[in-house]
Amino acid sequence: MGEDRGWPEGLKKTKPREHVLEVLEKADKPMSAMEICSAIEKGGNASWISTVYRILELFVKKGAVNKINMMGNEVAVFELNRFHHKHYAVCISCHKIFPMRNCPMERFLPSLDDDEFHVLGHNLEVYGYCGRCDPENGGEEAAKE
Amino acid sequence: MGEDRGWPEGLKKTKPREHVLEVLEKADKPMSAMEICSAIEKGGNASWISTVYRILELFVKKGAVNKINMMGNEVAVFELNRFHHKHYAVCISCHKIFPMRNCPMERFLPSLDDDEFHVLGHNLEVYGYCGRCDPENGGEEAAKE
DNA sequence: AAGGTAAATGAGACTCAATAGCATTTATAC
DNA sequence: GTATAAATGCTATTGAGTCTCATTTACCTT
Repeated sequence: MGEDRGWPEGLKKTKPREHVLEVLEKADKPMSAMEICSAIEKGGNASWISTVYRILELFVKKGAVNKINMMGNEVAVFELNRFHHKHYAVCISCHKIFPMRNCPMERFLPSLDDDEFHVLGHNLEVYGYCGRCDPENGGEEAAKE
Repeated sequence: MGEDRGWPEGLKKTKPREHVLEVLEKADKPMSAMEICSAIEKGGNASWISTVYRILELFVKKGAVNKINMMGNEVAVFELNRFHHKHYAVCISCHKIFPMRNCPMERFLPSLDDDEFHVLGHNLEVYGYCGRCDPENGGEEAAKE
């Protein structure tokens, strides 16, 4: 039936799943389940939070979506897996998320007490002040903190 | 009054705070608020979860304790800040936590779209299979997954 | 050492992200 | 088209973490 390029292998194609994927494809930043739900509704379609969670869980399991838990941000966010290895920096004042262009793990071998440990991957998050919030930068947003 | 070596600067010394600190000092791994609460009760003292949370929050703010949010582990864990920069590897099968001896960020400069971003710190977590759980190692624990 | 006071705690209610349950609907195989 | 296993709609529940407020406590002052 063509056109299902990008559809995760071996998954039934249902309306809610298509909606979630569509929203994530258009997203320019990781989104929470609630945000995804709202975006679908804003697009004129019904959406239920529990269904969104179920779909996201499935997509994550299939590797089509990445789940990200930024510290200080109590809710999990999700992004399409575009298969670029990627990390984010988060502003501790405004909580905005900035993608990083490089990764420190490229040429690094962790040293563990358990030397049998089989490393499969890593998560990294950098935190600090973004340009607008940096107090040393006169960032007015920083006053909130 | 001597003896308050290691007590966080400028904090009233109360029973509950002493208990929390004591538990964290003895801990050989990061602990959840609930685990800390149980440990105090096991020591024969009363302990309330809301108080433990309040104390931990305060200690974190004062820099005496680190809060760690490992992915896949839904609860936050806390450890005494021993002022060694440290990261952990977590087993995706048994969820045990292994301290890492080195850090990839030592000689690394993140490259961000916002080049005004002021980096203050980072969190890193490595995941994989520990020696006991590694399927390629005949790890029987891996069957659970 | 006693008293005053601001801060901390005890105890429980509450919030809200995330999950579980179950009746109904829907996608795909036949 | 029909069967049927899976997905969804929708509600209720869970559980980590927070909030509230009356009571208690640490510690400063005298």
